[in-house]
Amino acid sequence: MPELPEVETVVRTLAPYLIGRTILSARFTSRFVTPGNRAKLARQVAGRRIDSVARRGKFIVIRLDEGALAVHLGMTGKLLTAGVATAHTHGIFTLDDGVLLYDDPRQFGRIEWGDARVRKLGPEPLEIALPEFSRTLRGRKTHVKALLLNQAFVAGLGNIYVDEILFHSGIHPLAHASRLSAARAAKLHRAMVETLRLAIEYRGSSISDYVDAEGNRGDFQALHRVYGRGGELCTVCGTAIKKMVVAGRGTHYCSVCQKR
DNA sequence: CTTAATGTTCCCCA
DNA sequence: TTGGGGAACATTAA
Repeated sequence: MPELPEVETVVRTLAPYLIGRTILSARFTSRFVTPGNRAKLARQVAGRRIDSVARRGKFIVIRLDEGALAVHLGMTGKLLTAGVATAHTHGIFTLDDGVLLYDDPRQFGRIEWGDARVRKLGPEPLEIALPEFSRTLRGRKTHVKALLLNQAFVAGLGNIYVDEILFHSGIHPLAHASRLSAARAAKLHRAMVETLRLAIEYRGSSISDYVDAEGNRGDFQALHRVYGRGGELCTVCGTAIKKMVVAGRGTHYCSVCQKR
């Protein structure tokens, strides 16, 4: 569910609701979402005031008056400001005014104390400048799809947006990162920035279950050119969109518009 | 019944 | 040391 545009939308809907609130108590019920001592984590957050809510890569960083929480939504995680707990609710925060629920059927998401993992992320794709971006591309031996998915290279891209960005760049997912020309690297950088900005404007992609913190779906899926369109026709050249497995992920591309 | 799904990590091998 | 492939994690929907 959640790549950079979706997490950004969650943060924007969450921040006004959470900032200034105090967490009265919390309860965690999943040994996957909250590995380690869940009762201890609940004690750590109890009584803390929420100072800020921000996105870093695909993480939501909730800074408290003492310490911080890092939330990763995995594939099916949701942070909701309203609703009732279900069998898939694995985190319940009772606030001085309201409640915050963490729902996650597949439990690939994580709620962690501190920002240790956040500090290991690469630069933000909307902030990295072209020279640095090109330099990093040149130093890598892998194909572009795997590199763009690598959170230590740029933080926040996932399977949907990598496929869409590569389509808009005219670059084949298996193209070697180190062999891209300066012009193609610049095109990739521009497509990354433009695609992410537009997707944020459309409040993310709701493919199956993504919703923001208020339960609203995004609209960017209507603008997808390749992701989820295997077998359908390319909107530019009319060729059937192909689907293959790259870097262990379903990868959608146009074999005519995207060159290796 | 089988397959794939918006993610990450770990293990094995080259 | 780097990087690719595959499996694992848990659940649902097609």
